[in-house]
Amino acid sequence: MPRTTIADVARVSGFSQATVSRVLMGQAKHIREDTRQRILDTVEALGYHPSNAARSLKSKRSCTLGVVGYGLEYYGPSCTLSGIEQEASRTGYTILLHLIRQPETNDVAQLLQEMSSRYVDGIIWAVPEIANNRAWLKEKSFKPSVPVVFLTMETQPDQVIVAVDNYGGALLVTRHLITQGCQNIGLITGPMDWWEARERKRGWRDALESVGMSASESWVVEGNWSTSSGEEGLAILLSQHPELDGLFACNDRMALGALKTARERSLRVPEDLAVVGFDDMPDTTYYCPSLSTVRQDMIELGRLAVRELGRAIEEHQSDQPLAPKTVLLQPELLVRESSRLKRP
Amino acid sequence: MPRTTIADVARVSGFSQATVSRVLMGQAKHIREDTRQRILDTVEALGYHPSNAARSLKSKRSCTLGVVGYGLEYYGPSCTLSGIEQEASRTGYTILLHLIRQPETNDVAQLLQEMSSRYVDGIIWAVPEIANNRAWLKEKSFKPSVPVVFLTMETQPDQVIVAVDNYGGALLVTRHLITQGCQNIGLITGPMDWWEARERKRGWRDALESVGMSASESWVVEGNWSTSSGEEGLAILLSQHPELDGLFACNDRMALGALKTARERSLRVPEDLAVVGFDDMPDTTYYCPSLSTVRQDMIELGRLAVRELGRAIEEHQSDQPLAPKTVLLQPELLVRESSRLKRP
DNA sequence: TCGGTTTCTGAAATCGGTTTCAGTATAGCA
DNA sequence: TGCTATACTGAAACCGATTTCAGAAACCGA
Repeated sequence: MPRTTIADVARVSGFSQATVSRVLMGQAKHIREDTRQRILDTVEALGYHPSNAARSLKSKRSCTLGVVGYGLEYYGPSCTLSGIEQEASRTGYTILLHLIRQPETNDVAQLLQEMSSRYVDGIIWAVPEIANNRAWLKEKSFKPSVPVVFLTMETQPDQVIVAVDNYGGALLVTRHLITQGCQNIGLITGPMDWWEARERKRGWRDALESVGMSASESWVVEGNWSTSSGEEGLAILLSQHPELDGLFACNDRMALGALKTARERSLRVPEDLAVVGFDDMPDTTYYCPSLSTVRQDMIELGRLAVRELGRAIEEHQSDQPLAPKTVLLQPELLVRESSRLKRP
Repeated sequence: MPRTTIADVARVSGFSQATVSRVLMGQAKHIREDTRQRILDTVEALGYHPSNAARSLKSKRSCTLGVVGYGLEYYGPSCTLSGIEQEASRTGYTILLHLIRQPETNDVAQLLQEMSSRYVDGIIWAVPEIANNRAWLKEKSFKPSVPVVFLTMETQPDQVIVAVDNYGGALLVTRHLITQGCQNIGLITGPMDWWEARERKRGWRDALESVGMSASESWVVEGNWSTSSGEEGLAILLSQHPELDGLFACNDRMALGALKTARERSLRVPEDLAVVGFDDMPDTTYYCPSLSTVRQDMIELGRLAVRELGRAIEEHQSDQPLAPKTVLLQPELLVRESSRLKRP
């Protein structure tokens, strides 16, 4: 059974395809009201809905956003995607999803091609910036035909970027630990080839140095975001600095690992060692003790990205050049048992 | 700058559009090898890649799968989506993603319409079965034009369904608790309008009754999957049955909440109370104590769904009727500290 | 050499919309 | 009443592919 087409609507309603199309396109300048009604009624009666393929073929628009994602098994990226979809569907876009398994895809060209062959109106690049997996950005061959918004990447002079202020978050954490009276504050970072990890480390260092405290490398252990690396990280720090009394673990999972090490060594948290994480994963209030952390609104991050992309698409369609921009989302410190030493 | 079309390739290579198309479609029956090469070279040289819109317009296929998802902020659904995308892209499909905010959408018709207007080749319905949010399945108006695979739903005589064997998993848990010597085994369920929750409860009851133990309602508290409902759930159970010595919390989050209540009441886990969860969320080994649970391979679940859908699509395209089928994925019990009473 | 296959290729129709351009009806005005 | 401006509407071209149908070339046995 063939689908109902605009031609059917035209025939049944007694008007031409052109008129039907004009009614459906909304911006109907010269359509008499009763004509409009008759056509809408016919559309309703026939249960007609237009073919997107035909529509984008002619109009070169598809009301589709391409999303390139990574690490969906983790909490942050899932929330971001959820936010992206939310805002996209609110504004009439549908999501074409492509996940990559390794952050350093070299098939960027092919990916962009695939997306452009489907006439996506814009692309959101939601892959963390790791090592030089953005090398292709500098290549002259990188000229996507549609606007691209990057998530979570270092400011670039000619790109649209939306990210959480990791540096600011780390400042909050470290200053908080200082305020609580910690004298010797260690750091378990993420992998240093991650931009986010470097930002958080920078925040830790700057906060310490700005009050004249030491931020030397012997107080730093590089983890890999995993719980076990947090567990081992704290062990290493303690062996180097038994006097450690404050710890900033750069994500909640590593903080959870550190809590385990502390428990095994009978270190009281927060009395002997105050611990703060980063991310505000679900249920961190139920850890023992409940975990202080930094909340980043990843859903809002996704929404923001779509909003920026929408703006860029409109500009693109009116042939304006892409206006580069970096939007930083401010995170929020959540103080819980694991770092509360003073009464407020 | 207009995109390069098949006409360009034809002109440059000196052959006709038809020939170029045949070469690109692969199943080129009657093409001389040197012709094929010349055309492929031209394609390469021009950087041509076909327009999906035009292609699907004519062929009524899009190499796109529609995915309707829910609750992406949670671990299970994210993994499933990841698995779906993995298998889809491996087999040449792209994902059109649509998330819904409430499981009981009544816009099913509109959703299907939207998907069909984009010529998806098949649909994966990855929304949990809650209350009667499948009522539309029985309506005569539900006749999608493409195959649909449902995730996580009760067996239906005329649908393709892929799900985890929740009943079997619950059997594993409860038998394990019995084997460990627990005499009084309580249950914190998920919301009873969830199919998965009912299945897990059924497993608990059957396991107990099959060995002649009591499975009355006074040993059951209905939670809502949240950590706090697990926390309160255990408190209620203990007030009714201080002799409680075994607990099956129907997901890991509620188990985590229960661990907190146990801690606050100085109940030793597992000595005084053995606890088992369900889901195998990340880092449950780091809870105190580490949590016994049931692992369900949600990534594989997603992959399976795509494979089944692929099969259904092929059958659909050769005009065969949809062969109903239910695939159950077997979960696996993971015994950790929270329920280990005997030495193995 | 000739008729009949078989192999290869191209012209043109088609998919289902949007948009241009031109034509007709109506209104407005002198 | 006549003439122009404006409001509607329709015929047809177009988007970029696939596919049918038929024609040309090459090959074959008689």
